Amino acid sequence: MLKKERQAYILRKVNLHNKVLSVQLSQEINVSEDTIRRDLLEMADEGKLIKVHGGALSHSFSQVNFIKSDVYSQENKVSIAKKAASLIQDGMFVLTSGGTTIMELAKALPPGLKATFISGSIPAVLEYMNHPNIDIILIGDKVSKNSKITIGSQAINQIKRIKADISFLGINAIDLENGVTDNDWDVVMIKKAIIESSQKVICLTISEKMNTFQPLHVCDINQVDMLITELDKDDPLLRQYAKAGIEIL
Amino acid sequence: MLKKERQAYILRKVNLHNKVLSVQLSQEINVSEDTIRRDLLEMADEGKLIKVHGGALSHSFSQVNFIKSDVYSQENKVSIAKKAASLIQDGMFVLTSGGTTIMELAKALPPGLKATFISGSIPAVLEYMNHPNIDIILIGDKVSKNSKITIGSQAINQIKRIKADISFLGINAIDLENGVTDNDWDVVMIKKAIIESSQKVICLTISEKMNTFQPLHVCDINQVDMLITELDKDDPLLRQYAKAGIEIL
DNA sequence: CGGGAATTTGCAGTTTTTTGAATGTTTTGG
DNA sequence: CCAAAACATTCAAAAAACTGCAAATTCCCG
Repeated sequence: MLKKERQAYILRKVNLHNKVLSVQLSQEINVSEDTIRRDLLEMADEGKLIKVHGGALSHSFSQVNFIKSDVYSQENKVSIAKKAASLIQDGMFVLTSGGTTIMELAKALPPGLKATFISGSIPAVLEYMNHPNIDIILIGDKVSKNSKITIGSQAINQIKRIKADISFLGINAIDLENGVTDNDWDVVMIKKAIIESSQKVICLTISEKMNTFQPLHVCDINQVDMLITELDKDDPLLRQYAKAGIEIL
Repeated sequence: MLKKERQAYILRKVNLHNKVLSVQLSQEINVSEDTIRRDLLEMADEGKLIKVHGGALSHSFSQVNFIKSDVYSQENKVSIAKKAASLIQDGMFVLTSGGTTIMELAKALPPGLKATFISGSIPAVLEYMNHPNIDIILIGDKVSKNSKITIGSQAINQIKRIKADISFLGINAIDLENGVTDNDWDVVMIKKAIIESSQKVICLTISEKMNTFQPLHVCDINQVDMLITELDKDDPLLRQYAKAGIEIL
């Protein structure tokens, strides 16, 4: 494996998972830990990641203090949120999952919008409450402290009783072969229910997460009606998704 | 978990919740208290938070929150919350309403407590999420922006399906003649359901609200099992309530 | 194509960092 | 004033980082 190739691999992994461990990488790529360490140091010098004892972290992971580094991913999510918000019209019933991208959407809603939002995400609901003209339906059940959404069969049943006009999913991984994938069983179940219960499924993700996959299957690519990323509509990365029949925004 | 990762986690939590406890963090992240303490000291040196005995506070807390309005009533509510928290034992199912007094209760819960809390109050649930050993069931339905709890028939049905060991109601008015009264129809419905679904009903209120009444009837005085105020157990104000068969704490 | 320079990589020994535990001291709240 | 909780201090083991060096690889230029 070439050095550049290895570094590209590391960088992708850092951006995707927000952290990498030196030991783990050295086993994965089959090089010595020293080599990994030197790679990480080099890339840290180039500003591509943040070196820490034991591995490295992505910029977005790092702190609010380093506003500069955080803005990148944040800005992307804001631009995604703006596009997504433009799809919502007065009177609509909108189902949303949780996650940081959805939070940006919640913040980006135009103040005049009169719609009904349905969600099991506690932070998202808090955000929706700030909007004067929005009605909120909260999906109840056991609260997952990890993802801060409600999970479980009750929640799924409640979602299934709804027929929403549109749903927004913040997704963790998507590729053409595996479709939308994730890594938390309970969250996957909720997302499946959301997809079933809405007429139009919109997936939101930053482009870094495209063409990656995780262990659990959420839905096939053909169940996704629209994909919103921070990229321009005719970015080459998106072309193959458009060909697969997904609308791009 | 990497050190920096851990510190980032702590910092997020401090900024979100304005305070962290060392014990709680060490249980949550599964490291020794010494490690947490060293982290907090380090971050305090960097000016990211304020170290205090037992944990740490956010900067915004020390500045903004201290100047905040009524420390008097706050103190009373804290003392009420402490009494209330002492009633909760491991393994219990606890139903709670919303309101500021309940929020204090949520903050006052001992970190080691292992119980299941059921509530439709969004701020309360947020608070419960900070406790590592507490399971949370969120009651879903329409969200009332006013009271920040879920209201409606769905919520009531969900509550009715529960048989809780104990319930805590933050109440707005109580007197001997009218019992517990309130002024929001939807909230009253929820409180009625809570009372029906729990074996023991505990009412929390600051003494100012005693011997006052509001238009809507929540429950009669004989349905209240215990009354907790900031007053001493044998305060004359409480005597007549004790005579009416209510336990006083 | 060839040989020397530059780069990359792994290794061994040493140093630093991190963490948990042990000990004694201070703070806290009743 | 007392007991429990939190703290500071010190020590030791383990993990990771650094250092220097030599072998392997790649690159470059004639």
